[in-house]
Amino acid sequence: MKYDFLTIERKWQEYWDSKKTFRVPDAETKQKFYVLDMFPYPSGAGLHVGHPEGYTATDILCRYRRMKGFAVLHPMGWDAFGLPAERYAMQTNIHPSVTTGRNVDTFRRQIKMLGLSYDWEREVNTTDPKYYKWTQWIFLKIYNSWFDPKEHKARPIETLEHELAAHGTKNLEIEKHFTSDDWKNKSKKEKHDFIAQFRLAFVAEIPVNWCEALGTVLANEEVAEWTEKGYTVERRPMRQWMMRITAYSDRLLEDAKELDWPVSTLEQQRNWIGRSEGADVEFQVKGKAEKIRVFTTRPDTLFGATYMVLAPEHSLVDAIATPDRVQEIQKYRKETAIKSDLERGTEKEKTGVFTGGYAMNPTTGKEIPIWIADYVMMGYGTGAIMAVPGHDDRDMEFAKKYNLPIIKVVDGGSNAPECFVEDGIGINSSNNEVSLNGLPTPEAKKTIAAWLAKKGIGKATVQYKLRDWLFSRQRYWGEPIPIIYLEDGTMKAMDEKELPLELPSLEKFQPSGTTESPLALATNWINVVDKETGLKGRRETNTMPQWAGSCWYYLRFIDPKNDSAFCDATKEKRWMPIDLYVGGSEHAVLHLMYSRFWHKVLYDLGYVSTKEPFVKLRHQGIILGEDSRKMSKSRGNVVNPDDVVKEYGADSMRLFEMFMGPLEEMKPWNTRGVEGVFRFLNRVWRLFLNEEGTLDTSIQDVTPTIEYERLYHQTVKKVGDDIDGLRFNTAISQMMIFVNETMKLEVRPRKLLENFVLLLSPFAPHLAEELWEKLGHPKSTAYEPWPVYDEAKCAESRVEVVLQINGKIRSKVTVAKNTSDVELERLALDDANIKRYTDGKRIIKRIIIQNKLVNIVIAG
RNA sequence: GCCGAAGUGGCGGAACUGGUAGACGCGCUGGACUCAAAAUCCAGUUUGGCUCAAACCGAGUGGGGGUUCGACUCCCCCCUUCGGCACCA
Repeated sequence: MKYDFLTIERKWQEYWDSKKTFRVPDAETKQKFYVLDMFPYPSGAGLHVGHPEGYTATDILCRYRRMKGFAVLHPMGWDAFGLPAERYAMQTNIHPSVTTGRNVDTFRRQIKMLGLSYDWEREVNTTDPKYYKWTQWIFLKIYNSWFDPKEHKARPIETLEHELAAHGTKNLEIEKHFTSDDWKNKSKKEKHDFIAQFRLAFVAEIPVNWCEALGTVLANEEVAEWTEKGYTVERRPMRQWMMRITAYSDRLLEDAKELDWPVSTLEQQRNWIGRSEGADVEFQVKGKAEKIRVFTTRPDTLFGATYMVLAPEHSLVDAIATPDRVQEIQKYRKETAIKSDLERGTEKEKTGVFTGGYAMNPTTGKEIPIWIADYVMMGYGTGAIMAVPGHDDRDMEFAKKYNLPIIKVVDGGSNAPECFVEDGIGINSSNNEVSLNGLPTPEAKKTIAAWLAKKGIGKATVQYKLRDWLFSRQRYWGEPIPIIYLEDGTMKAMDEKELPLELPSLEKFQPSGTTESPLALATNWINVVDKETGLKGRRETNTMPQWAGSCWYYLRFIDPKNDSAFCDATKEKRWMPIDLYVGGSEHAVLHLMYSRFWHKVLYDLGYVSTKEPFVKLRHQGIILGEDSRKMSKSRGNVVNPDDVVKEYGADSMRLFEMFMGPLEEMKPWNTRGVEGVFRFLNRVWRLFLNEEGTLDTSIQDVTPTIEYERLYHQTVKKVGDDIDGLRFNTAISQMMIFVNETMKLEVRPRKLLENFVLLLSPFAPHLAEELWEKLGHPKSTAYEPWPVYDEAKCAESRVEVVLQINGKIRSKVTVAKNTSDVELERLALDDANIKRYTDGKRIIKRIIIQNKLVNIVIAG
């Protein structure tokens, strides 16, 4: 009988489904193991061959761990909010929930077709109001929290109110302080506005990336993706929701050290956070009250600051500019405003305009000109710099172009380049109060920082590149933000009990025509009256970005049907943290940073028990087309999993994707390779079953030979170890070796072959279940104990020992294992080939490694 | 430019803590079975020399140098590919 994979696979998928084989109860005494796949966005195109790679890998591990006696949590769901469904709705007026539902059905069918062992009772969908109720709930928790710098964690906003009522702003790091009495005398609106600036979710007027064609703003990190697709993105100031992820900069950095993640991903996150140590310094503007604050990583070069540069958008520009310069400044500002950050970056030559104003270098008291230039960014540091052209490449370039003075204040030795940016020895840096001359850079930094602090014009600080997270989108198809703007100018968060705030259904899915989302057109939904105060209010029309739902879905899987909490605390403790998280490296900084941030807020507020959600992370590599190029429709090299499964079966598909090479590597698809593993599965089939489809007579209860038993134990060991190490390719080769050897036998020991079926079952579960049944076992392989190997029986009894002359192999001998050094040496020296080299030569040295080699070093 | 990862047969890839490079699979070559083909099975397959063959000898893990009895593995320099960042003061 032929290996009829279509029938077999359908049969076992139905079996697993109807018996709920992979359902995992929460209360169990077994050790827990939580393995998570990044859940997909269910696009209209269906699954591509890239998806099953990671899913198969985790599936093999999960099936293996179940057999090893673990309680395995392995869920799947849908990250289903997103722009494509909304754009489709604009064209067709079909509600996004309809298309989303269709796409989810396709994805679910395709995933089930691969025999992946998910617990389908835990399926979640981010667009389900029962799910996004809790996304909104977490939003409110974040909104109703502030970051307490003393405790270095998020705390409920009431604690800030209590603090202000008790101590005023005494313990807060802000510019303008007030007392507790001042606080009590403030109006509702004043209090509201003051508190608002401390919330972890807040509204700010900031320059954003507005995309007219999409009708929405984009996060900085999303811009590249859309400009690559040909969309135009411009900078414009807008009121937007932000999340204060910057408060967590150093904790995100610090806690990353404990994570078992790919180094490149950790590195990317580190760069993204971009911590740099330096100092803030204040420069007095000549003849004005204004002071300019700058951040510098090289405060030791302060004596060499010969001019200053403000970002064109800097708020002090108008105050500093002299009347004769105003026109030119306006022109320059206009020019830079239309440039995107990207264009500003690719500009070859630096440009700038003198403001007419001067500042004092605090160390020398000298007047230095203040310029504006777009090589200084408003978004980093203070948006202003002190320019030290002697020791900064950019400042040097600018100074040369505009003939600004250059002073050397760090000695870099005789070979130092014209612009020396490294650490060196301070020179030309002294005044009546402080001298950096002769000091190595690190000491000079400390000395000047102390001086700045004493003078009250600066202090050592730390800056981060990380910016706050732009959290709102002008879209319909996202979670509504549960905030109401009241007519008294205050904002009111909805009560938790009122959640979910569901999306209204729209007649037409059209852009609002303004910068608001299409929700602005749902007048009935938008206008509300506050029950508490009777004030009229208007709902927030922005929705959350797609990242919101995926920030916490791993928690919902733990308790997906809970109506009274996002996740039961006991269950959370049972399953968290995630033991293995597998997904694409394209999420290295976005999803993986945002969800760590949310997790830490939830941790601070006491809702989760671990600091980090994902202890171990791995990325699956990209699967390229057969031509070794990226798969794309236009290249016509896309491989569809449906076709592969139809032709070779899901087991072959799974096996091939794992056999291609290391999980994390990028590798090309190869249809011949699928045929190769398909042949292997056919061999396995024929190993067990004859033409009639009954058990082959060669399988008998016999004692295996020592050699065959050894191979068996080696195979059990290697397959298990390799699954744990996610080295599926080598596990498969070992099984192939085992099968090749077994094929040679005329009589095949039944017990060992039965166990082999179990070894194969995580990889090719359908085939394994079928064979297991034919072998007379009524129960599924899913919870059969994993075969145990005997270490002693893995060891070879005879080993080949290499005989070398000066490190080159000249002969080999096969000896009993653990043959003594003395005996090995004797064998080597007696060996005919070795003798040819040693005859008449002086032996200088003998190196003997037991069970490995003898190396004889001879003179000449 | 900076940061990170990686370079092994015709191809995908193996190789434990420095100890037999090329496991396993694909492809290819030859053979068996067949009227024939497919499927299957057997043998061979890094490369060069000598050879009917074996034995033997030489070269070989991107390139160059080094450490070592011995290097795909460790160190230095360079090249290439991929990924990320991009005036971050």
